Amino acid sequence: MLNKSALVYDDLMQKIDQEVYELGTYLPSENQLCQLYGISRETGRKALGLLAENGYIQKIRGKGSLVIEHRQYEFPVSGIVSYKELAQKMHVTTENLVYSFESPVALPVQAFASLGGEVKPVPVTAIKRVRIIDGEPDIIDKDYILTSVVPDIPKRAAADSLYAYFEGELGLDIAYATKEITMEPANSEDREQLGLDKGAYMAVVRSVTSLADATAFQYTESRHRADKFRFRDFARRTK
Amino acid sequence: MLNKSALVYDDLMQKIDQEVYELGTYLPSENQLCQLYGISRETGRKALGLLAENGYIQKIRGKGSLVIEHRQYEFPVSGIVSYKELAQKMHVTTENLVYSFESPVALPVQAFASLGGEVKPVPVTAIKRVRIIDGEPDIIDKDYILTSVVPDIPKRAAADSLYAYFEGELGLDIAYATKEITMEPANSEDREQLGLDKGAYMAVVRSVTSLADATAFQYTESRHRADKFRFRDFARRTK
DNA sequence: AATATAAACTTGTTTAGACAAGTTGTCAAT
DNA sequence: ATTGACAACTTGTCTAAACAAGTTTATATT
Repeated sequence: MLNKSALVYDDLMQKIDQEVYELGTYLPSENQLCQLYGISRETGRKALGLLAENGYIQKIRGKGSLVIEHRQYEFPVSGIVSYKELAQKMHVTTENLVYSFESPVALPVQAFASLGGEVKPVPVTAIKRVRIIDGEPDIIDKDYILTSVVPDIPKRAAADSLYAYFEGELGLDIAYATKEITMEPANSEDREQLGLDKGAYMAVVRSVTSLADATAFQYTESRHRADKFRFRDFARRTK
Repeated sequence: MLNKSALVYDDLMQKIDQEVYELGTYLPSENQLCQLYGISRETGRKALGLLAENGYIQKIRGKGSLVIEHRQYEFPVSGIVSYKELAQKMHVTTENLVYSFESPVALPVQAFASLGGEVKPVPVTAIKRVRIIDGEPDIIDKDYILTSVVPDIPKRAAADSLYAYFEGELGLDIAYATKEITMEPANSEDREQLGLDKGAYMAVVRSVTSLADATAFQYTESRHRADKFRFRDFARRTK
């Protein structure tokens, strides 16, 4: 059972997606939302604030909440969304080929190093996967998960969805991630796994994922074929 | 004069940056903030919510607001930040070379086309600039600004900062932007302006910027040398 | 007809209070 | 020494109310 503002957010978001509220029109006013959902104004405003933040609406003082053009669901970088979740929303067929699985193994992972100290080897589960999208291998994912947080990862979880295992089965509360995108020449592993020529480029997304108690527990290096990579973002100007 | 919650946000943010509140420690509790700033709890919570959203803190129920590692200021993609603003925060020397300026000119810009209709030529100001960072030309920016919104752009504004001109002098209220990052081979214009070899790759950021009344008025194509490009992002998991 | 005014809407900000729920330390009973 | 209950903290959610400020419409005045 979610809270009221989240329920209102979901409902409005769905109705925008289904064009019950069409692009270029206004949502019901805040007072109308109070009556429609039986909530207080601040609760409705919390839902509207989330919609604005995520690019569904633009609030205009004195007028209302205007439905604006919204980015379609895009590929695997925007926000924290698991592969499986994305594939479902995008209606593409994806396969997941685990070609390396080591557990436990001690590796010096920069992301898990304490501040200022040197990078010591820590026990992790190391997983390497190739993502096959519509029959074509496009992405290599290398995951390093702290053994101290997740002692054991069944191989079926790696082949299916790590996030579903962490959240659904272990009850971990995944809160946030920092990501960095760079462009780098393909290495021999890239070329081998994805069948690329020499001189090919890769979009590399490195990310550190943390739980609600702020412990960083997962480091991921996601290497995308440059010609297939696309990242979309919605940003608001802060003053 | 900003509102109270924004003032509290700014103050806390600065104190985190200056390590008055250190990484790994907790901010004053919400009730303490009420007393410290003479505000109500909800006002303080609004400031804390913004800090959490922007990756400064992690709120932990029952414990407090933990200061977490925050991305340093990064390259010109995250959020809507003007070049000049970024250069100042990053302490790098930047130059701005305007090598093409056409106004007004009728161009068919996809971003300004009405929904579903064909792409008709519209009057815009077209500006092409090379960004020179620490003495090296790294980025080409191509801007197309709707003449119907901004009738006239002085050349000094293009050489200095378009944002400063739009916001400071014209009083435009810039609200949000959608961005798309792709990787593409360098074209002849890229190679010529930036002095690149054949086979070089570019990170291309295409963005559409809109005002507070939701009118899209600026389309920008920003082409970065691949080896200099870096994009950092902070994302929260939504449930 | 044109203009100014006022009323009725809209969103933006802030307050004070209540209750729920997670965390921590104290203190008493075992 | 261990356990259990409780109190005192923390954040999370929600409400009702007030006032400010921008937009629109209707009305009265000129």
